[in-house]
Amino acid sequence: MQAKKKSRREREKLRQRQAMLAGALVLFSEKGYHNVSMHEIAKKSEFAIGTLYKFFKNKEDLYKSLVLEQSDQFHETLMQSIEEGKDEIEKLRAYIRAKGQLFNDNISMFRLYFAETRGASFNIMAGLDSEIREQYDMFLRELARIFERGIQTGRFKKISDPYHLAVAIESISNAFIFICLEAPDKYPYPDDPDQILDIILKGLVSF
Amino acid sequence: MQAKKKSRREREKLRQRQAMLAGALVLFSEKGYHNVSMHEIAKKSEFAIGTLYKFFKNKEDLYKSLVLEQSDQFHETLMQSIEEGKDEIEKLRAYIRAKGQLFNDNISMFRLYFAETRGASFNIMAGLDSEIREQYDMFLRELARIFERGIQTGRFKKISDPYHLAVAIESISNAFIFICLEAPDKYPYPDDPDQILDIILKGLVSF
DNA sequence: CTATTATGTGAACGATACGTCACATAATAG
DNA sequence: CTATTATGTGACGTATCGTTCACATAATAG
Repeated sequence: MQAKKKSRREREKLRQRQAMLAGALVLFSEKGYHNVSMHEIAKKSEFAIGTLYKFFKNKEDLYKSLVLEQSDQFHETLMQSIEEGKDEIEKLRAYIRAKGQLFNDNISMFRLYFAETRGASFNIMAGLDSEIREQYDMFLRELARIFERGIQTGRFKKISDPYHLAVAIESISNAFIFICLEAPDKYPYPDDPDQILDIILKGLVSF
Repeated sequence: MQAKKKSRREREKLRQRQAMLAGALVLFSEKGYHNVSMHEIAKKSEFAIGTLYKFFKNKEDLYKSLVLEQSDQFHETLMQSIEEGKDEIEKLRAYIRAKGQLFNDNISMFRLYFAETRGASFNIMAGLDSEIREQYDMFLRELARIFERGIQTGRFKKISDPYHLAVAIESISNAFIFICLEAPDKYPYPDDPDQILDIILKGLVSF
């Protein structure tokens, strides 16, 4: 890394850029892309409009930068989490825990992340969408590999295609976050990851 | 019902209204609320702008009407489906099948439905959001009741809170639709509902 | 066939918001 | 301290879009 190699000026620039993106993140996650104007972002981050346009060539560029950078960070954290546990179940637990932690730490980011990975951003910017979806799918395949290994080692029963299992656990944990977003008191994101995992891990039917 | 009681004029009006909403549905589901102009909707449905405004007091009203009516229809179909099966598992199967059918029949509607039930519509129109969410939650509670009954009768093991199980099965089937939307050839929505149900019904862990 | 009412039309208006650019201000160099 | 360069500013141009309304057209009644 060359973090220290940057001049004072360059560090200052980066700080400003971060401030702009931070302001934009709050606004976008609260109101959505189309309900936020560049003037608003400028005001929120305490810069003049012109200055915003010195850093980002237009609104779309700003938005893309924001979403991509946040998404990268998000993706990296989750990828690290599934390398932690020593066996398959521990990996899944670490993943569920990391996701909950991430959620608590940065709700704004989560809203945006969902808005981009799940539909509803339509083809506002198809290019960005595909980049993020690819990253998302890469993670899903990584999750699938955990299930695959578990099945190979005989730890798991082969109740379904590993990729489908990955999709399932991803969507279930997302769903827990959703219902938590709406009623945190009634449905908090569980501390114990097994509360989520058991839905898949334990069979429901009696015999 | 008073379907036949309507005059020719009234039926014609309804037809026109349907045409407007149909055009709007296609556009909104393809491009999202903010990327569709009233002029576009007018052109697509072959009416003059002014005529649109004779039927809907503004863009938001048109959108709300569309989403609410589509959502009602969607909700009703799913509610009916879970009354079909005679036991709990049959009910779940009927639900998964009905959802797949609905998905195939009307993809535009599904995109909109997701956009509204899942986050990311932000507070574009908070009022609409809450109406649909309530309906959505009502359905979830109905699903939960199936699990509850299954647990009471001893057919199901109590591996998790019934509501959580409902959320889980809902989100898993949604996820199957999502991945199918992106790659229908690679991941088609399964004909056999058990391919989805088994993820929850059969336990994954070997012992 | 004429009068009256209902329905349909699209040019025009006002508001909003993106993006520019001529200028102001601050930093740096000589 | 002055000159030069780099950075920051925000009023303004331009375009789009939601919405209106005066008018045209068609339907209905007398």
